[in-house]
Amino acid sequence: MDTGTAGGLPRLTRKGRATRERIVAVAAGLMFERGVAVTSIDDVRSAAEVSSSQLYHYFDGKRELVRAVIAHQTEAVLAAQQPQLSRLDSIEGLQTWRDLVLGVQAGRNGAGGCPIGSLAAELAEIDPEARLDLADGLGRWAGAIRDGLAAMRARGDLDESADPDRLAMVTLAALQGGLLLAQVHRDTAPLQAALDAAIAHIRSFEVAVAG
Amino acid sequence: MDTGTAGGLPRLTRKGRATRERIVAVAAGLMFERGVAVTSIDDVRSAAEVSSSQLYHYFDGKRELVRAVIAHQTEAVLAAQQPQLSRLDSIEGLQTWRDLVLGVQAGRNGAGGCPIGSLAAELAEIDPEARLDLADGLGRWAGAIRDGLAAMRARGDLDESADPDRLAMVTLAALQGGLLLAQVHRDTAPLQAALDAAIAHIRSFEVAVAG
DNA sequence: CCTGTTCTGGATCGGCAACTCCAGAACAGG
DNA sequence: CCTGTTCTGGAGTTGCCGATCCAGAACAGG
Repeated sequence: MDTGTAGGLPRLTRKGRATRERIVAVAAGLMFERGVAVTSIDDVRSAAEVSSSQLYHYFDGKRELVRAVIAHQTEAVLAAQQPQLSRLDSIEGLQTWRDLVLGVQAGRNGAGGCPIGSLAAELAEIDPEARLDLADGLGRWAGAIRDGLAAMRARGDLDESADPDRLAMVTLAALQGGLLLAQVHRDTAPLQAALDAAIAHIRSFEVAVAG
Repeated sequence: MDTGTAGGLPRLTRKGRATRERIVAVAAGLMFERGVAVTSIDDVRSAAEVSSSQLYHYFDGKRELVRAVIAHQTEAVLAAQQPQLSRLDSIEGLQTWRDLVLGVQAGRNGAGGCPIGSLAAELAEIDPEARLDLADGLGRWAGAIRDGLAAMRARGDLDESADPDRLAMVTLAALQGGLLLAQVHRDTAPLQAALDAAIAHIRSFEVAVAG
């Protein structure tokens, strides 16, 4: 794992890494709850219990910090779903994943949206580099879904005409759109409907089981 | 149409209404391009070519202005899609609507997202009243879609088991999620995939035509 | 016209946000 | 231990942002 700054790594001490991690984690939390723009450096500073100079010791400025948060959230989301994502190669696996996502969101009463999607909506138009990072993160997410679907197809569970890349995009879009509607309505029903529809759509490519 | 402030309307002159409209329209444009938080009152002020006092003459503050922008964008989106939305009661109608949405987004090279959805993502967690306005706006949008689907079902084109409310939510979620992915990837392919999947899902409830 | 209201220009204020700076403490590696 | 680097505390600077204020122009309705 890298220290953060590409290439010219400034050699972090064990303690240094811990502090840096703490700052990023705290910043990620605040920015998820309230948004990037509304979260000031000073909010992060006091919540992480670090001094102003520490923040600027580890990050060139707010933009750098935000990019670190993007990386952090990407890893967090993928890590949290890894068990379920790696077993996405069956309809049951999809259902389990659906239940997981839905459960997390229900626990928040629908609030909060997607840790990556929210950042994407806020940053895509105003920070080109952040947009690329987010595109990459969402791409990895879609990739994980696609792998499962590709396995299903290779095994013969899905028809040849099923395009794993496309279906993964559709599923991720359903998730993101469902989360947004759930967030606005403070109700997980839209998310549930969207995910179930996505799975139903995948099932429409199922090959009739012989036996 | 109301002047904006609920109830105690402060009697706007013809010119006053024009100025107010101009401010809202300009603010809506800027906030769509860059986001609410990044758009300062002064940005709006200079872009709309009004003085600071005018802004505060028509709006109590930035929050009020934002809420006016939400109302403005809701009307704008519904008005722009009205012709197609009112003919959403057939598969062809859905296709036409899909083509419209996709065309608009392609014209922007995928950038920009949804005028309502972007606001929703940015404001849902930090402005409860704005969230309700946005829920209402998205609700009206979903309602328009549902009406078309309900008409299809009543006519017998869709199976009894098709739930228009649910399908409308699914379609709107697909649209929002597709727009977000399109925005991040600067590519309309995800939006196209999502919308086509939503329509395919609706078609799965189609009743076989006799003749 | 006259009169009260609405509309407009522009200066101004307080506060906060991002960022800088420097001196000293903690630390790693020899 | 010694030495150079990393890490930390906290005061300070600059600029912008939302909001206010007041005086005067434009206007509506009689």
